[in-house]
Amino acid sequence: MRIAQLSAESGVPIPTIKFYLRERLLPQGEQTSATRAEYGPSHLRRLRLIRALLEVGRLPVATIRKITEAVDDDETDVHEMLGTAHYALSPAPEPAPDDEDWRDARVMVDRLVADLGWDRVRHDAPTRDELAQALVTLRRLDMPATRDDLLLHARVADALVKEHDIKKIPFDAPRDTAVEALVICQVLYGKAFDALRRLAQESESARLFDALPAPGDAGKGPSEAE
Amino acid sequence: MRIAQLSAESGVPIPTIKFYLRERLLPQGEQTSATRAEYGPSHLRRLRLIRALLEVGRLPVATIRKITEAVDDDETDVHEMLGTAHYALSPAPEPAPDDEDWRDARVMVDRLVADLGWDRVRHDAPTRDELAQALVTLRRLDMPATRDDLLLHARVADALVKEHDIKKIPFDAPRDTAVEALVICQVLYGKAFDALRRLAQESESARLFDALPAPGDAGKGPSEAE
DNA sequence: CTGCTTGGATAGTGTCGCTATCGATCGATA
DNA sequence: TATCGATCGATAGCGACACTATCCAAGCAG
Repeated sequence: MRIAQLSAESGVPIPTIKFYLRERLLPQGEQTSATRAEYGPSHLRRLRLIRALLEVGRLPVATIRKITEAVDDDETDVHEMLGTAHYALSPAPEPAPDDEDWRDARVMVDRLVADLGWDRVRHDAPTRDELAQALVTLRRLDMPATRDDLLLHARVADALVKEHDIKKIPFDAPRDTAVEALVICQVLYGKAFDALRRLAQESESARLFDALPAPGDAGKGPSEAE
Repeated sequence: MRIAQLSAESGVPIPTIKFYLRERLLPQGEQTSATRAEYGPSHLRRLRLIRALLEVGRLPVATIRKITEAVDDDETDVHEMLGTAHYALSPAPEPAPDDEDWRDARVMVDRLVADLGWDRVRHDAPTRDELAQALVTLRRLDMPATRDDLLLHARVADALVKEHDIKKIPFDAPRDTAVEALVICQVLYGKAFDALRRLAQESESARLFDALPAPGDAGKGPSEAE
């Protein structure tokens, strides 16, 4: 397959494909001459993955490169590759650990991780800081997350991973298949869950709001005549 | 409070605060003279909200403006304001409904929403399209979401909203308090959940991977037997 | 031979979230 | 009163990022 066909089948413009090649998101095709290269189905597949992570996942190109580099490098063993993928998915918040609120939040996170038995999570995983950042922010907004709030969310996340993600990830498959599935689970199901939560919240909040005793009664009441 | 103090207490540089004022994210302070304006605690609060949505939520300024405009406009009733907030939180995927996969996905989404009894969700809610986009993308990556996958996620989202979000949102509070709580629940707990899911996945996938037949045997992969 | 495509390289574009600078105006202080 | 510095408002610039446009030499196909 030549670049024109790759572009046609993926819907990605040729200049953009060239850009991905330059950025090493997409491996080079097999050169058949100085001005020809042949691309295969794996390129098409990779291209679709890139677009999914960019458009749906909104991941920066640099993040995608970290993942694809680990996948394309045969030196990296599968275990390490999965770790790289996990860490690349953390948006890496700017480090500001010199703050008391921050350290408190980290302690809370570490305790939670330990209590849930997530003992394979490295202590320096950036994801911990990411969660801590969310907790600090909630505090500053006067809506601190209680331990129960956190536990509820954590148990739900744990259940979702065990009942869904783990079943979708083929650990015994070729390296690229496994890591792709992992990333897809994280990013696409993450987005899907986000959307579902918004839908549920829209439905519930509308229902609850309608059930309120009419506020003020001065004419602005909810849902009288609309 | 003058702008310098607002800056000091929030940690946001003065030029950035001016930028937010220009962009109407932050309401003007009370002008006391041509070159003086007085800011109150509500400004500090708003500023913290803006930073939370920008830094943690990664929301674009335009989205935040939609929300703050609805909050600051007294003409908007609370019901409408909550709706505005919900819809603003959808990243608004580019419209491409002229595709068969797309329509199939929308049908699947609509059926799901109906089956779960989320009957207050408007039929033209952008969130539906957002979810549909994720489904289309999963299909194209050869990992189509089954109806059971979707149901699992949806029920979990529903539970989380009913057991958590709804309890955190004070529907009878002043307009700004209510919408802030709603947005914070969506965005910050959304991020927190994301992080928790990654933590759970890291722990689980490491555990499962270790449990595989030793990969050392013959070169590159666990899983000799196939 | 001709015309089109390709690969490779370089430079430009549009968007976004700030950031820098300027001039006029005022308030507080010397 | 004179002066210094903070503030407002406006305009322009910056840096990152994801492309996009253009050019050129080298092929290959009719």
